[in-house]
Amino acid sequence: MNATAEIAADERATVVDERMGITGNIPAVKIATWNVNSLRARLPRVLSWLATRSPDVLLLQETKVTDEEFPLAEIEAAGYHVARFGQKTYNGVAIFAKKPITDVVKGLPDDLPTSDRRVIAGTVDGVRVVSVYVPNGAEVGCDKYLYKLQWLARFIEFSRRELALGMPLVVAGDWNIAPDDRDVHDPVGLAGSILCSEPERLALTAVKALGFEDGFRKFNAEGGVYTWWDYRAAMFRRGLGLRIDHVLVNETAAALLEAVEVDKEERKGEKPSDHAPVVATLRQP
DNA sequence: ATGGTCGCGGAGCGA
Repeated sequence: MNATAEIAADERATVVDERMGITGNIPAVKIATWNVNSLRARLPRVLSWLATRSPDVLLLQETKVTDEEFPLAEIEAAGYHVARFGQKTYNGVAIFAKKPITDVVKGLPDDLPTSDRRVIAGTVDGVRVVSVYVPNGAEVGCDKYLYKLQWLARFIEFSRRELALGMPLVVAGDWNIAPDDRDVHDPVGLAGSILCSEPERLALTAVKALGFEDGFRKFNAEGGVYTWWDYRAAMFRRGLGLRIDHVLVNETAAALLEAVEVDKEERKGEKPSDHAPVVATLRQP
């Protein structure tokens, strides 16, 4: 950006501020998604991240904690409302928000009481948000892989219902799918393998076709930006990751979207999650 | 990626 563009943006901000009768910056909403790989193991880092980045909404995956064992007091003390849908040991999703969370929906329409807890939706300040943890699938062709594809087919019906609410909609989480070769450190070596296979990519495309856009790709065309790096084999240090955490936005939310960024710094240091947070910035609806 | 690590729960599974 050159100096002229910066001045122009400043002038626009001033005009809008005067019209709205406020001073300071144009109100923006930060909505983040983060697979924390156990909320209890990650609690110090999550609290620190909330304090420094101050997102309006954080959508979490792999909390790995029951609703009873959830560290509710710590999150509320940090200034956040909580909606949670967890289970023992595996999976688990949650929403943290500075403003109240209403109209909460847990799970998919045809889930059983014993189903994996992988989806939670809620409304925060006029924006509908969904935290989603898509099954990993383990290996192409195995039972877990078939379960992943079936689960994504069921997620279509859930997404239709959410879109039908007619609100700005952000569906974000760990999709366990790298949409195309730009999202893979070794597209040739990993071609057709788990997280990259064509049926998985087509399943994600089918969800998007309902009326979503990949928020990151709205602003960034380049490859080599990743959100997950395997703990094994020093993959992060070697820069070998995949972009599998995505912020999908419907048309209304896309019109408000200003940026989507990966907080790669959060993958560094002591006891990181294997996923980095992804942060979307929207104008206030 | 030859394999390599985490988290949970207390061995082996899931990622």
